[in-house]
Amino acid sequence: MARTAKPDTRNALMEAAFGLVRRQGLAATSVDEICAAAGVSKGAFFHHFKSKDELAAAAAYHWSAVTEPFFAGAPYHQPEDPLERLLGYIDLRAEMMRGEIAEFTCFVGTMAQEAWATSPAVRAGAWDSMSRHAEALVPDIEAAKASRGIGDEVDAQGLARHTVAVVQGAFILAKASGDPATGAETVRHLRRFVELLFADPRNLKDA
Amino acid sequence: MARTAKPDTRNALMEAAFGLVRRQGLAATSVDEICAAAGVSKGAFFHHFKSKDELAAAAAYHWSAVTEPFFAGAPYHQPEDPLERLLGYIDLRAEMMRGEIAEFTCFVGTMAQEAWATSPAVRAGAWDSMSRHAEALVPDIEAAKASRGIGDEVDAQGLARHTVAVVQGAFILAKASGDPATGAETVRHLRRFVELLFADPRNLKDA
DNA sequence: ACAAACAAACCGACTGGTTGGTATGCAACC
DNA sequence: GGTTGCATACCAACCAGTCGGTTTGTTTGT
Repeated sequence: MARTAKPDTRNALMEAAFGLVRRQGLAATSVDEICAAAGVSKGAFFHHFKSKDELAAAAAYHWSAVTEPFFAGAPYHQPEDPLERLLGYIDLRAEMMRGEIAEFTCFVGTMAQEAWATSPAVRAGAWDSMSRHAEALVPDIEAAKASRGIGDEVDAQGLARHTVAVVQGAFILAKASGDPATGAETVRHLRRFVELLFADPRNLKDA
Repeated sequence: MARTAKPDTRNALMEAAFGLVRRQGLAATSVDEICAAAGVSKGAFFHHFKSKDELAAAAAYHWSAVTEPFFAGAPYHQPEDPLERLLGYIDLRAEMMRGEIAEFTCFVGTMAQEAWATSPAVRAGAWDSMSRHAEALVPDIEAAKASRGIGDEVDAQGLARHTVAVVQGAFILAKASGDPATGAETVRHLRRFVELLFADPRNLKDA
């Protein structure tokens, strides 16, 4: 038991940061606030993290560790048709956009927006989380291409990254408009794009 | 000459904020920094703005005032075919994504991400700027629908907002990946979506 | 034509509170 | 008995915002 000691406090700090940063942003969230939300002292914070920046970077990876099981266990994986699975993922993203904005928006996307230039570690952690999330879509996209006889006209990785980008853009519209529905609407446009892409005969292999 | 006195200092402060906020975010940018960048004193700042928050909100509207003429004067308006104009706009957005990230990303998008919950005035200003920008695309989309015989399957305002969302999402991917090309790639996916949307016979009026 | 009166633009030192980070101490547990 | 996990007290730097005073420009009275 070397590394599996008692990550309770450490995780509590990172997860407290999730909520606060999604609501206020990274710079506007103080270490004291994070400690209070996690119910621990400042000494504990700096025992586990060298700096606020290091907490933010570590939390980016922890964000992946929390969200990956959620998406991996979601029911959209059940259909046999890979295209239906992909569309199921997109529908899930749209459905998630309701209720409190701070509860469905992206922790790493928020941090990337603020800290991309000032904190290389945070930027790297955020990009790791986003590109990993995109990569998880690639197998279904490849399988959907194969099942529909689609050729190189459709790039699986590019489409996966576009999907992530649309979701991030949807979050910004939801925040700016103050209405989650504005975000959901843009995700439904993405669904239509994917439908069209896989239905268009010009994308077939033998074209 | 009542109101046309000398908005030099005021504009200098707002435009200094453009650069600093795009690089560091709003909360991480101090009033002193903005003053230094604008070459004016702190006294001047608080003479023109009651608070940092008020500057941010005013700058959101000023952002529209600066970007609107730029897009209004861009050459993508020249083609007679409205669909070509729309695609020309999208191509321009993709082409703009090169060089320094802080120089092509969106001031109001960055602020909306941080301040949507903490500053109603900034949120409102950012949304005004974004929705106004989207609205400017609507006439071309409507005209393109008419010229292609497209019916209610395509909602002009929804597509315009989706376009804005994709651009915002592209900025986030560019920032997170550290590579402007990642952003440009996602905008090219948007182009393809628009092409497919207007080429699909299922969207015709008489369907 | 000139100056007194007024107001808007601006300066920079100052303040009270907050910030990220440190130093020290202590209790539990291998 | 020393390392790990955490708490408290503390600090220098920095923050947004204030305030008394100066400069500059415009209006008005004569």
